[in-house]
Amino acid sequence: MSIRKEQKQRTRRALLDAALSLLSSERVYSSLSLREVTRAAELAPTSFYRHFDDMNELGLALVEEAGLTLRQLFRKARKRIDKDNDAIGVSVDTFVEYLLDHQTHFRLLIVEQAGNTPEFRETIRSEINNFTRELATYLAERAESKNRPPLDTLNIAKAMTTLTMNLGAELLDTHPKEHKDLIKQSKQQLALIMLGGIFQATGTEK
Amino acid sequence: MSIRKEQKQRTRRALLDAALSLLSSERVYSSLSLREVTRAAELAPTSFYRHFDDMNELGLALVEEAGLTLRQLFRKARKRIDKDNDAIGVSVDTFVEYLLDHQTHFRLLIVEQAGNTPEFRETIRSEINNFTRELATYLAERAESKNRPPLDTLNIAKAMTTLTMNLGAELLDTHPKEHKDLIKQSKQQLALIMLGGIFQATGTEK
DNA sequence: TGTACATCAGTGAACGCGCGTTCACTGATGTAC
DNA sequence: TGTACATCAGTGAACGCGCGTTCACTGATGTAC
Repeated sequence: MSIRKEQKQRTRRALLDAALSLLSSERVYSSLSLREVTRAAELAPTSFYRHFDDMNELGLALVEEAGLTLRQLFRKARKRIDKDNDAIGVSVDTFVEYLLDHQTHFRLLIVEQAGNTPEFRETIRSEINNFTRELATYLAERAESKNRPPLDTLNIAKAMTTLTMNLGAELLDTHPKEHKDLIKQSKQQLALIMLGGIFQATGTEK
Repeated sequence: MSIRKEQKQRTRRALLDAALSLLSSERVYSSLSLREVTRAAELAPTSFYRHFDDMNELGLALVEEAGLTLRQLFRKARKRIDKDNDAIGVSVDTFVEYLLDHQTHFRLLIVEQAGNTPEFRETIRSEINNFTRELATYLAERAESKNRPPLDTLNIAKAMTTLTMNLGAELLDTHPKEHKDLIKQSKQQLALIMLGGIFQATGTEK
């Protein structure tokens, strides 16, 4: 790639990182100003327009990145489960590990999922839906390989995703010393759902 | 009460209502400006300060109101369950009824629970925690009266609240024609948790 | 009941500020020959 | 390889705008006698 293109890409990255760096428990994406982001990236305000039409476009680019993180998380969890058999424990631990490693990405997904514009919410929701669907497929394969009756996997996966995202929101907003309890709670919640699912499927079978 | 005090209270109400009226699927509380709210209330910007120190104080007053709505909802659901026996179905239906009747209050609770300032989030979370605790107490009483083994009621109630609030977020952000399916899904999710809880408690008993 | 004074909810003018966006520019990088 | 021109990422000045907040005000309501 040409020098010029490389430089431009680096500047674009600087803008994305600047925006991420400004996100915190006090700051929501929609409260960031264009000038603030360029200031943090050490650029003139006008340079922004060489890369994005407006803050909305930059935000959606960040959501896409966060979606990528989510897909990596799923692959990692899946590999780990194949070794260890405690699916729920391993999944939640992997989730927490990713959450803490990519706090700003997750903060974006979790916070803007409820707030921001409809377009933003829809984009985030579709990333999370992907996650849910992958999880549902995985649950179905697993049940089959263990010769268990088929579950209502999509709804089970949906409930699990909701509860896990809620755990994420709590962890990002809580002192680390409380994390252990919250994680334990969530694992139990997910276990209840699995149990309920299996119980229901078994009952239906008879 | 004196004429003056009555008038002041009416103006205060007008400010609160103006803020609520500006909340929609496009507008988050933190994006409202003081001038915008006074404009909607047909007051001079400066009049705002006769009632609240800043927008944050007005917002917290609204959250308190919304909390009250939540408590009424619980009482209503409880009464209805005593007549009908489908606890989950009745509870969710009551929730949906309240949600649609008090859209802006619920929007405030659901959206600002993730966004806004830490103070805001904490206030909302404590309102929701109240709800969870009431629900847990109720579940415990119910299990006892039916001579069922004691459940992990607090965690069951927490998971149920999380899933129900998530339903609320989806309903507020979705075309009404999709509501029926979403509600059905949520009822099934709650049923799974109850089933899982009972199954777990029974297993432990042995 | 009437009068004189006090209170105070609501106001209009004014302020300084950060914002998003436009425009014409400049100078390093890229391209053609 | 050297030269002449084109491209275009980043810039500084300038704009108009809505914002939150201050201040001194006014006139209806309340209070004391």
